[in-house]
Amino acid sequence: MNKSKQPTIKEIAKRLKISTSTVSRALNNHPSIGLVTTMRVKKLAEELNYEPNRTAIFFKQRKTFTIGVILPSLSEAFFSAAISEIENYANSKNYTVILGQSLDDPERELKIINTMKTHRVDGIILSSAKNTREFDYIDVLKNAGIPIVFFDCVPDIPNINAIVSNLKTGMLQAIDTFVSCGHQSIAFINGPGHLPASKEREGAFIKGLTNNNIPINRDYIVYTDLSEQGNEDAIIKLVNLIDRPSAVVSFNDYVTLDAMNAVRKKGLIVNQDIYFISYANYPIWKYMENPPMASIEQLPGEQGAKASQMLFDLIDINVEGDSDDKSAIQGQKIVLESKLVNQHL
Amino acid sequence: MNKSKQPTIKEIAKRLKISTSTVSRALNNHPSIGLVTTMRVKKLAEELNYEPNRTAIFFKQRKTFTIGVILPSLSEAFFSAAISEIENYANSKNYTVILGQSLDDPERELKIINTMKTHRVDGIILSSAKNTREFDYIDVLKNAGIPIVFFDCVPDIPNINAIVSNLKTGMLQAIDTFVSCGHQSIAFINGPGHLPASKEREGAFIKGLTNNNIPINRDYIVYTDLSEQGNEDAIIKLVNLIDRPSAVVSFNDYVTLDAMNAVRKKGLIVNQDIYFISYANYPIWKYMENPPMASIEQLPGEQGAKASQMLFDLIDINVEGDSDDKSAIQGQKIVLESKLVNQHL
DNA sequence: CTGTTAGCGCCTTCAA
DNA sequence: TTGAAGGCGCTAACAG
Repeated sequence: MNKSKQPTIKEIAKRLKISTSTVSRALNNHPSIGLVTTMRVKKLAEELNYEPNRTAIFFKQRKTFTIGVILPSLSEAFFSAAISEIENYANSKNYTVILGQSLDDPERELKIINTMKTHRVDGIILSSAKNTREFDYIDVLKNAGIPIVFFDCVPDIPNINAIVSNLKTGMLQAIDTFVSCGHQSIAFINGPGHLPASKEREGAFIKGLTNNNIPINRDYIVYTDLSEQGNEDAIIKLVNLIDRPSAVVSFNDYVTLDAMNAVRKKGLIVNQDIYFISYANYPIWKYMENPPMASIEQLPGEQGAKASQMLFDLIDINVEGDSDDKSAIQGQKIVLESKLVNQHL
Repeated sequence: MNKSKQPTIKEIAKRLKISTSTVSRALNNHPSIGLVTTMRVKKLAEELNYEPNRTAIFFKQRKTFTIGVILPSLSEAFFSAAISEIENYANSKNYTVILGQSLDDPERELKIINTMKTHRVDGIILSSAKNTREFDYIDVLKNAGIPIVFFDCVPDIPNINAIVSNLKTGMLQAIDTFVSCGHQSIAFINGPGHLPASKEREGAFIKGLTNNNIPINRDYIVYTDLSEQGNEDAIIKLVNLIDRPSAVVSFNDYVTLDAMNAVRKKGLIVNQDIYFISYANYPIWKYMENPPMASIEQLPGEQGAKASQMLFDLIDINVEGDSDDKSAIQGQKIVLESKLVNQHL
């Protein structure tokens, strides 16, 4: 009933009239301890319901067996899928995950990073807020010896560890799909221009059109800040063009959702007057009466798993090689392919 | 560059030729320390980039300033909303949140609880897996001095701390709404019979019909195990009845999604041949061309906030009153109202 | 106002 | 194969 009666190694030692070091060693299966003593210790530990005090171990080992994961938002399906895999991986290594939502606010993001730093996490996985521009924390963390792995939204900075998805393949497939369905006026709602992910998408978009001998029409490329209003404004701009496009690739499925709503309000019919393809392959599509023609799967689960794997490699190196051979793995980037998934239209 | 050079309180003491306790006190703004020394200490700490070693503090204080949150799934909008608020609340108290997804698997749930226990979290907020039947861990945690607050899915056990939502009000409103739109054959897709939440809903359903002088038709109450298949089977059973109901209340929005898909496959038209109302007020409805007529808002954010508040009250009591006055607050239940939200049909 | 001392629970040399 | 002793970084009596 009383919480203070948690048995310790000392208690066991006293009862068994042996030293604490012997108990410690027995509990950790140290080879130099006699089988009998080991058994006796373990038996009593069992009876007493002994559990090692992790906080003491953390302290002693200078490790917390905890990793931090910072994401813009848990409610986006992409991120909840990613974190599930991260959690799985971490648990399999007997690590715990602590969580932070930046809500795409750079200040909040920084605050979370600092909290995690003071909590001495052993490593961090981060999908940056969309409009973070300052990345000084990277050096701070490096100095603190905390490895960090980026994924999804990765800053354009040399020598960082990251998992990124190849946005190009998906875009090219999207355009080919549109073209093969007879579309020639294809537009693109891109995200904020400063994001590497936006640049990559835009390059691929242009490439895709060129591949299909479609001239580039600058009016067909619009931008959104990813807010609901921004998304609506973007699609409205396209819809109001004299030569309204018949097909739209958009930055991601959330943009598409808002765009579809706006389009309907204008009296147009989705999948008849105008067609969509976007990134993320949002699971809700299967419940929509008029989903996009296709969606580009970005494999959040795999990204999460790979990111975890990379992070644990870095953590292990940190522990073993106390030297600088950690630089060996520093600045690694893994690229995952994206691929188009057709919806059942 | 080297991680081992983290300055400690000792280092500061040595440089300033004062004792470590003075440094410690100065850093913690202890009133009995001279202003000058305090300033000198703080200045040097700043210069040295000193940061307290939390693991040492955790160890010393026998607290981790960490709470555990266990949820069936992060991808459900209800839970991601709840956890956002929990996180906010915890952060405002300088606590960190560690996270676990049970995926509605009782074994996994138990494993997470144990991990959190060995990690010595200061408290736990738990929305139980739908089919957990063993609650022995409640006593285990109590013995370990770890308070626990349930929310959303709360076991039917006396003397537990919980936040629950009043499912009755919402159900009565739902039925009144249906009736006032002319519906007389109203059916109900309930969740697993063993859940308290199912019993409460069913009681209210019957009450609602009675209030409106509608006779109870047992065929109009069906059950699902909440799997996609179960959801489909349930609605199909209703749709195949000779006197097919024109209105359906369902356990939650996810059930409704599957039901709508199944109904459409049968050639029926939602919001014309058959109408829906369900629990949860899933944010995606605003993007659907045919959302349910209404949805019962369960205020996940508020539930999360209240749960956090209750948990921190328990934690504080644990710390201050080392005696049993914790029983004073033991077994508290807070009920939040649910209310119907009409969709823009 | 400040220093001394002791100890949280565990692990790990070093010595026997 | 075992014990004794020391220390991780910090806080908190108890003394001055």
